[in-house]
Amino acid sequence: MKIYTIKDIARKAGVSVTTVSRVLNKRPDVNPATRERVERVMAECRFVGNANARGLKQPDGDLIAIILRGRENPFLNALAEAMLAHTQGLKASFLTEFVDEQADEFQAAIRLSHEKRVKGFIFVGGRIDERSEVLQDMDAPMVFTTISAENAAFPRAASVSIDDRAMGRAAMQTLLDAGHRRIAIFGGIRQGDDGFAKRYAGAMDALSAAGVPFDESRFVQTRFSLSGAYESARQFFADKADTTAVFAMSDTVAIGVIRALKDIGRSVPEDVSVVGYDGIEMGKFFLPRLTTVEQPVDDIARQSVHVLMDMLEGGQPPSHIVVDAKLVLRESVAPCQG
Amino acid sequence: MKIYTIKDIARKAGVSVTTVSRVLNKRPDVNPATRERVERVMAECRFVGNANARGLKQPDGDLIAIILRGRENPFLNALAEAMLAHTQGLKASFLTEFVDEQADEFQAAIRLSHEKRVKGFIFVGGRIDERSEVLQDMDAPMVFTTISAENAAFPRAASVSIDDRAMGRAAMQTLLDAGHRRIAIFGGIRQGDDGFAKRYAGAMDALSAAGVPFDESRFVQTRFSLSGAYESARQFFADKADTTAVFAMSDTVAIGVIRALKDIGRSVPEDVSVVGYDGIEMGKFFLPRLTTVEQPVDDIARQSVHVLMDMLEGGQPPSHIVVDAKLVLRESVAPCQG
DNA sequence: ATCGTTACCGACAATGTTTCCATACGAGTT
DNA sequence: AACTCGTATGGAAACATTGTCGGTAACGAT
Repeated sequence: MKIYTIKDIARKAGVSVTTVSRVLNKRPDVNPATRERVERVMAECRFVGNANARGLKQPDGDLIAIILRGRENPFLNALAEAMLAHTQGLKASFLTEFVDEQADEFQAAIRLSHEKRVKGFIFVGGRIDERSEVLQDMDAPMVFTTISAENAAFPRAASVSIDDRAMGRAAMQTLLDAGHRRIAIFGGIRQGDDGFAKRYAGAMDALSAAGVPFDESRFVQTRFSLSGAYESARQFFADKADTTAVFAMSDTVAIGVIRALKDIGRSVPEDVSVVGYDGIEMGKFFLPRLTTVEQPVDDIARQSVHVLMDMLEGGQPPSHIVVDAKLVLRESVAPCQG
Repeated sequence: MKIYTIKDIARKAGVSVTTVSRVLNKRPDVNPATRERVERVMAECRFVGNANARGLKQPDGDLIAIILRGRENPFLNALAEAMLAHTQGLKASFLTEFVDEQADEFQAAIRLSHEKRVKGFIFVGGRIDERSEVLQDMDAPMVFTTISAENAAFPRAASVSIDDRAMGRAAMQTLLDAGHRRIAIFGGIRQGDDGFAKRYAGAMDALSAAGVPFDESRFVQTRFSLSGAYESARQFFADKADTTAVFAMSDTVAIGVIRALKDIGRSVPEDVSVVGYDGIEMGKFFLPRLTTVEQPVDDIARQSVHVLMDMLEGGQPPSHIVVDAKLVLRESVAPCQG
């Protein structure tokens, strides 16, 4: 199948490439008859413009990258998809880029800003590394999600997230309300991710408000995958078998933990209660259904793209935007038996 | 942050752009001292070439697109990721493109072949529409996965899949072996997807070999999502409550069905047995663990990219490649009680 | 001293598109 | 008749890079 260029179309229609470009970009200054003729030829040839050549000249619409950390994470994927849904009709174009869990997303950003002249970034599930010199002199606007940039003081950065501290407190509170006292926390401390740190702090708030001391050895740092959580849980419960509840900082981790619990003969929620975080779809289908902190995926997505578009048009970035989340009670938490 | 071009680098290093291009492409004919100097300047400026300009001139390496149907499907995602893992060191570059469930992936392919001069395609989870005229005169090589192109007779198309008929038979056989007779099949008949049709045919093979007649009303056509399967199952079991086993044509569907079963007070596998298909990771963590047909993701991926690379180099396409799959027995199937 | 070879490097064309500037032409104004 | 003006069109430069071709210098061989 022949690939036609704008030049071929021009020749076939008996006009100049300039004119073809004009009808392609729906400019007004072309004779209706000519326009119609050119359009017919384009349709016949199934003409589609070359994106590389167009990108070279960088047209009006800016290019924005959504950078996704990890390809498998269902929550982050849902977030990215929701963002794409909010980009319709905007005068920018979007691309999504995946980076490995352990890769440096800023390297990716810097590469994209050169390679494809990307003008703005949305990081989903990213970190903020304030010492990163590449980040320091990156002048493209950036939006971070699920973490907060309020203390980062980059020139053109904003962030959108739920109030992780409050929701961490709420998650822990439901376990306390159910009478649990020996509670484990499965999370991760990731450099540059204050989301996890805030969830942890919130959990501590609830604990100390209730006068329940936290046994540091019940904090488990785990990989954020089904298998990682499973292994961590097997190991943890071999040691701390008297734990009656778990606050898992992601639903994926919660599921891995529940599977492990089941494998050592404990049932959920009868023997051990579990509360998750994120609100992925699978949580509604798992057995038991997950009690979890549900992130408002659509709100986060909408705010993120709007804030970024604002910044692109020169608007002052609001350093941090908080959206409302809610804790949804399902089946994985029950009153403490022990 | 300034975006440097090859021209800036040339000026700073006191050489011509040609020379810079040469060191960029690691060509041998440049003086080591010059090379070192240019490389230093590039490092200082954090220079990264413009992908658009490079794409315009289209260098030796061809561009290949992996077209993924749906963004959420864990099996297809795993397949795509495995493919990417097998592209390392190949002299082609790859991009992955998502298309909506209900969109036409060939439209996307045709667009990519124009827009980005994509030279080859791998469709993961796609269909084959033989009447598609765009497909007919597409001369770029294509590889289809999870379906078979053996009857399609396109000039440069190949396919890689497991033996769906045999595995459909095996899945049904395990249910028959467990003593089940009133068995439902949850699947989809999709135009151009002979994978589902073959699974169905295989199931029929097993049934008729065992002398068990199939009640057509126990074939349920469902959306391939958790919620779609859930709704279909609720509806189906309200009517056909005496069904003791389900063959679900994907693990996602199996999970939706199990959730529905549980909600109407039936347990799995005690009351109803379920066998899934695909072998997604969640199947190993779900309660109960899924008995399923495990697709050899890595084999399919490897074969797909190798076959495509062969075709790109002018090799004759093997019309269809079959890779071995196995049925893994876990917890969701038990002997029939009724 | 001249030739051929090799290593290294630069000028230039080409890629497909958009944009800026120029041109042609008819209508309306002085 | 000489102008401006607006509409419709084309020519050519520009975007950043690669590949082709030719050129220069150095060097050993004749």
